[in-house]
Amino acid sequence: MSERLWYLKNCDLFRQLSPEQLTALESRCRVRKFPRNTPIYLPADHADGVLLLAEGRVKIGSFSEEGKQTILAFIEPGEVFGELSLMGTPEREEYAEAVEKSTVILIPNDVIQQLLGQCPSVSLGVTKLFGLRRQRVERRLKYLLFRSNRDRLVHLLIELAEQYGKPTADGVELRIKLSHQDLASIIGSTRETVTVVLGELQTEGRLKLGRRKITLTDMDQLAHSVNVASPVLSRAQA
Amino acid sequence: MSERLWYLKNCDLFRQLSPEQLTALESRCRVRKFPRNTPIYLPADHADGVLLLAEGRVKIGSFSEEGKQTILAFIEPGEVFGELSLMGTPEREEYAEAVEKSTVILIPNDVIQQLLGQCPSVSLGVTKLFGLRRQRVERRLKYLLFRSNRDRLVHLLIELAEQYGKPTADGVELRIKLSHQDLASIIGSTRETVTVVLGELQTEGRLKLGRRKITLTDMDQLAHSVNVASPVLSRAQA
DNA sequence: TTTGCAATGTGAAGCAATTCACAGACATGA
DNA sequence: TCATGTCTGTGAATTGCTTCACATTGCAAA
Repeated sequence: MSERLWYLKNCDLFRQLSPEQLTALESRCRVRKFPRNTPIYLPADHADGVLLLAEGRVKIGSFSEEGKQTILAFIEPGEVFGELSLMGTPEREEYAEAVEKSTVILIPNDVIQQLLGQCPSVSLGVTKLFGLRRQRVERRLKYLLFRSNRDRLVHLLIELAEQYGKPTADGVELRIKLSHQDLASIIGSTRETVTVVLGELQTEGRLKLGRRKITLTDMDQLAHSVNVASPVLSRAQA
Repeated sequence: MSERLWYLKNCDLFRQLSPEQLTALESRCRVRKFPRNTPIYLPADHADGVLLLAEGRVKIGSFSEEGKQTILAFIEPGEVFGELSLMGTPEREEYAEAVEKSTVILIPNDVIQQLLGQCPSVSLGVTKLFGLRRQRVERRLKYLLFRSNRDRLVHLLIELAEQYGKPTADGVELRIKLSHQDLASIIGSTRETVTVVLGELQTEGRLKLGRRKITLTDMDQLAHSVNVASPVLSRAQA
């Protein structure tokens, strides 16, 4: 079985497809590899299809005219991105960049469109995907509207802990390398403020800082301070 | 033909349905009327289905813990709302309120779910809907991240002009009654700042203020000041 | 190792926007 | 008609955050 096929099969969206459909799909896809820190697509690029991340990690972001940038999402293996091309928009509105060495499968527009028409399971899957991402953006919007810079940062740390947290002797270590600038770009703040707030949280004993590394030592207190139930670390990796 | 049927038929989502499907759908729906300024559903209400606005106007919003509120969207006749229940979330996350006397058609969860499975056109329509609303939220997020209070207000006015603007001798009159508080709730600001900025814009000769009424006298300049092409008023009503 | 560059830490100054407090205008129902 | 409540206008005080400027630290490539 081709590598490509395997990745397609392992994607939630296509799980329900028949072997024939899968092979047909596979034959129409292209695979590309991207080194670390290289762009996959840029704003105003031609939106030629939907992308499936096979390996690596991708970040989706957006620039303002003044050059400031925000990170909209991180994509993990098995997840789909660039899905706005399904809306019929001819151009991409954000950029995608490989954070790690990544391999990506491109599913051309006509192929996915056809699949959408034929397979209720795929179309249902896409609807769910859109809905989920929309919920996420809406939540983020609310945080931006209502909460202080500090609250937003704490909330982000908790979210990251849910997704990337690994329990250690000291506490929950975030297994994703993010600079203060990155954190700032996510919560819509500045590098300096993030540095300061993180410093405060450290002196308050809520976390420990390393270079591009954060360990949350008091999740309960952090979660409580932003009125969120302390998350149970569901899929903590070894 | 029943009133209900007529409204269903006139909704984009169901345009492609066969007469039988429509009748089947109609038999399972309920109609409710809401006076002005009454809630249709509230956060944490049981999400029993998707709603279709037949007549009137509805606003979708959200509260923070401290009681601040934001307006997420206005719904016009023929549009669907409360569609997050399609995601399987058992509870509503926002509130919906009738701004005008409104009549609403409730499509129960199981009915719409079944339809989604059977009709590709419906499922495609829902996907488009989700995608569209997500784009809108994302744009708003970017504005909130990157632009000043003033820019956001100007941008909002332009958007409102596109949707509700009516050309008059003085300029483009916004045919929707919004208080300064409402505007503030949309752009994520305070009533006072909105009052001030509107005042400034008036002395600059960009618009004229009335009680709950705004007339844009210099659309071009306004659009230019936020780097947006001046919109052509597509569907200006008499 | 050494060197260079990105990431982090810190303080001072400035500013946009919020908060608070109050006054007048208008509108609508009693 | 009056009266009450919502909507609008305005100023002073405060603040949370940004901006700018620079010092320091540590990783990674040469």
